[in-house]
Amino acid sequence: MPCPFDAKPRWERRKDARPQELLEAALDLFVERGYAATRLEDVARRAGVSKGTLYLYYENKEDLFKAVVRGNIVPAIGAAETSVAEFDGHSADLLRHLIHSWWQRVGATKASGIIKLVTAEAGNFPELATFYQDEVINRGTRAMTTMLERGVARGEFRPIDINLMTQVLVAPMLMLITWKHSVGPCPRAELEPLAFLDTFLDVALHGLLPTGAGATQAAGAGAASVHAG
Amino acid sequence: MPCPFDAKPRWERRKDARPQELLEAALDLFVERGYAATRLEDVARRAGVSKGTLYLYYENKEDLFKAVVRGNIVPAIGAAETSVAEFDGHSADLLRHLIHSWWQRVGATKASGIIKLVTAEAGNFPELATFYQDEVINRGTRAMTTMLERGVARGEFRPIDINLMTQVLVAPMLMLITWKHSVGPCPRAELEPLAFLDTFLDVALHGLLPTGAGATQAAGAGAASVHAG
Amino acid sequence: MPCPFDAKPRWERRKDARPQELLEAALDLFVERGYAATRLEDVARRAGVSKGTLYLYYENKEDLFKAVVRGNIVPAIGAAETSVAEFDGHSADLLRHLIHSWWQRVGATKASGIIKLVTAEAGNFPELATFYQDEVINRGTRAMTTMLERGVARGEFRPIDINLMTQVLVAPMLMLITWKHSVGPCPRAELEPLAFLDTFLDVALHGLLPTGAGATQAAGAGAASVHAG
Amino acid sequence: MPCPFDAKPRWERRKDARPQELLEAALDLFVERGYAATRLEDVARRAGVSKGTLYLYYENKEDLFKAVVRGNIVPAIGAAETSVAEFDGHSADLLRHLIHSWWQRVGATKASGIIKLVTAEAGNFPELATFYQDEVINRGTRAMTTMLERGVARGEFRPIDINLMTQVLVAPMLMLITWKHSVGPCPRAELEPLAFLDTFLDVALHGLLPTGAGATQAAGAGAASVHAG
DNA sequence: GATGAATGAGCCTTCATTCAT
DNA sequence: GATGAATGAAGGCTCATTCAT
Repeated sequence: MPCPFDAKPRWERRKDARPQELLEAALDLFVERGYAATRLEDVARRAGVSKGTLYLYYENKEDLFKAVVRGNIVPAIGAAETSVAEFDGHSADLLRHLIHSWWQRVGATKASGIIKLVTAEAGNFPELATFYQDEVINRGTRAMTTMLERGVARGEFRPIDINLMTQVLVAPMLMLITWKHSVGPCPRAELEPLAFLDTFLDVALHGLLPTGAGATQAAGAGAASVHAG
Repeated sequence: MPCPFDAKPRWERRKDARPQELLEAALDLFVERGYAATRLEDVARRAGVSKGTLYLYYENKEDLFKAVVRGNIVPAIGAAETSVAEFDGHSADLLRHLIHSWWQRVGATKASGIIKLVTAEAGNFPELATFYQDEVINRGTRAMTTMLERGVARGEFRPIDINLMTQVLVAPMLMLITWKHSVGPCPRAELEPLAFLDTFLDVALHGLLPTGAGATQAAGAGAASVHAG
Repeated sequence: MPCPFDAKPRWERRKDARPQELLEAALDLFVERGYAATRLEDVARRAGVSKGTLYLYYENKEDLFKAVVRGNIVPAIGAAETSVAEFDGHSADLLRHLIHSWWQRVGATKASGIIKLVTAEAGNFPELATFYQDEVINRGTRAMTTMLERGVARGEFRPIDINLMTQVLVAPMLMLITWKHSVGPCPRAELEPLAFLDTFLDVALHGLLPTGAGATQAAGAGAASVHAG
Repeated sequence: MPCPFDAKPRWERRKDARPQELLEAALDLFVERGYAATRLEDVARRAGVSKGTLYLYYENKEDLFKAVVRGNIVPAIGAAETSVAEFDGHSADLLRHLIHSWWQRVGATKASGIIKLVTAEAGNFPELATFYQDEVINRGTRAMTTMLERGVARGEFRPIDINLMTQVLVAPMLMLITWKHSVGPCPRAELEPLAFLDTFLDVALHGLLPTGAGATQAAGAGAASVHAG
């Protein structure tokens, strides 16, 4: 319960909330329609303010766009780093966990729209691309790399080329995002994300696990066999 | 007063060459700026003609874009279909061939920019999305599916879930494109495409080939081992 | 350097007055140049605003035109309907009243130019034609028909073919409009509208009134005799 | 049979025919679509020549338009003048003859489209309006006036105001043209031209014939009674 | 701070007109 | 004479941005 002496009049608290409300409205619309097709008037209306007010908080459309990206992507990285640092079991299960929880926290949510948005529009905003590279790609890649190194070090993975394999493992995630936000909505282009990820994991573990150790054997709950069909 | 001998005609008759010149200019600009951000006047100017001339050859922006896709992407799909229909050897080699020649004809060229553009903007241009779905995605998917069916039928692949595996195999191609056109241009984000593809192929073949048949054994020339580092 | 006290704002806030100002400018220009030849920029400029402002009040050219019709023609139709519904005297006088007040409210005003415009250009703008048919022609025709039915029912008119007679009665109004806006402006083509209408009415009533009842006898004030001249 | 020595090579005769072919194509399209909506390229194509060729014969669009009017309207006036000069019977029958043959020769044919066109677009072509006034309106009006004078002089018509009555008599013709080319094509706006004209004639003759002489009695074959219902 | 009326540059598309061949 | 490729000025409409209130 907040101290009543700190209470501010309604309009003033409102003032502080404005940028966040605008950011959320912008997030929704950018994800829904893309950058060029999003009209600032619609953003303002959805945030419950007038068009002019938007310009009190953001210099222009590009500035708003950058703010949306900055505010919505970075926080999603920490959990993966924590998992890798603290995980206890077999590295194959860690890999499965990373992929699955990435899907839960990012892929299946609105945040995925931001990632697609960045890949789509980063080319027109170099500054944004740099920011994204530093704060998202590099950190995410490092978590994946660490996981692979852990697996090799513990003898749970074969001694593969770690950098390349990292990117191989990132591929299906980017793929799912792209699919979901571009061709997915079209008829006849259905893709079951979890089945797709499990199929991929099964394939990948065939390549990662030492010869003789079947992919399915090493897996805990939730591993789908490619033999099913 | 300009020398009269230097006088140039207001324009030059080049009917036969025009469409190709316009197509190339359009490809450049679409890749560089995206669909919505490309102005037809700029396309015309880059092709050395006036705005009106463009409309002598293409009905409208959409028509021009379709022509770009037909000229730069569709032929590669046709080649893949032919390969699948006529290939003679082991299905693993057919898979490698499809992936590698796709990279040569599309991924490594400017045409890849069109694919990225479609994934980025298709949502805002439904008619383009439908066109692309029909002419590129469906045909490409079908070729990949046929290749897998061939492998299973000939006993060269395990009896996997073909639809899911098709999408798994498409993933790295989409991934490379996305990488190349969004984060790729940034420093420290280098990705060696061929090595990436070979790594992926090796992993995938581990999952596809019947147990006991090592991925590397079945491959012809060009197969990279995941052990290489 | 201009006197700072003379400085005018880039624009003036006149939200309430704008629609009417735009409507008047549009009426002038539509009448003067026709529908297709009227440029919205000119309408805006004549109303003292910029092109974009026009679109704050009217969705597009067609919408603007409809508003002009609604503001200048439709009310006259409504008045005729009211007259027919509430009129008390002899039906011949109702007919005279309809014709005369139509002339006062439409024929003699700028609004007549809109009617001419519709007859001239409706063929090229089907949506406008439909709108006009519904809002003006059908309602106007119905009012005239009702008036005739009233006359016949009360024994004031002979039992004529009502649909044909309705069109006969519409003819001179259309005629006057056509005359006024095409050949009328030319020298030596003068036509005194009221005299023309009275002549027509006299002729028409000869055909409408029961035999034995002279046209002039049945008329109240304002009836002109064809014998005069 | 033409003298064989006069025979010209095909292309040269073709050359002479070109203007007429273009005129006919232009007539069709102007009537069908109106002035502004008719594209010169379509006119040229319908005449079987190229766009450039059209400009060899007509300076520009307006020039072509004038030529169409000159070639298609003026000839239709002479017949009426001749009828008035040579008619032998009752003036009421002459009136009926003028109206009916006007309908046959003009109203029911493509030429009516030209009249509508002129009334619709004359305002934008003052020079054309003058020409039309002199060659069509004045001559047509004079014929009608002469007919009325004849009727009055012979005691077949009452001593009406001839100028006004002339215009009353022109009204239904203009009305039919306007109807046919603007609202007529719309559903629910059917108008039977001949019935309309006969209804009008019956009404008019009620006003024209001396008291005591019923309209139908004086009429020859083809007079419709307004009593029919 | 907040508003929203007003602006005007910009884009796609059309078509009368020109002119090298 | 004939052609038709090429031009470029419009015109309808949109929307990011400004600014008087």
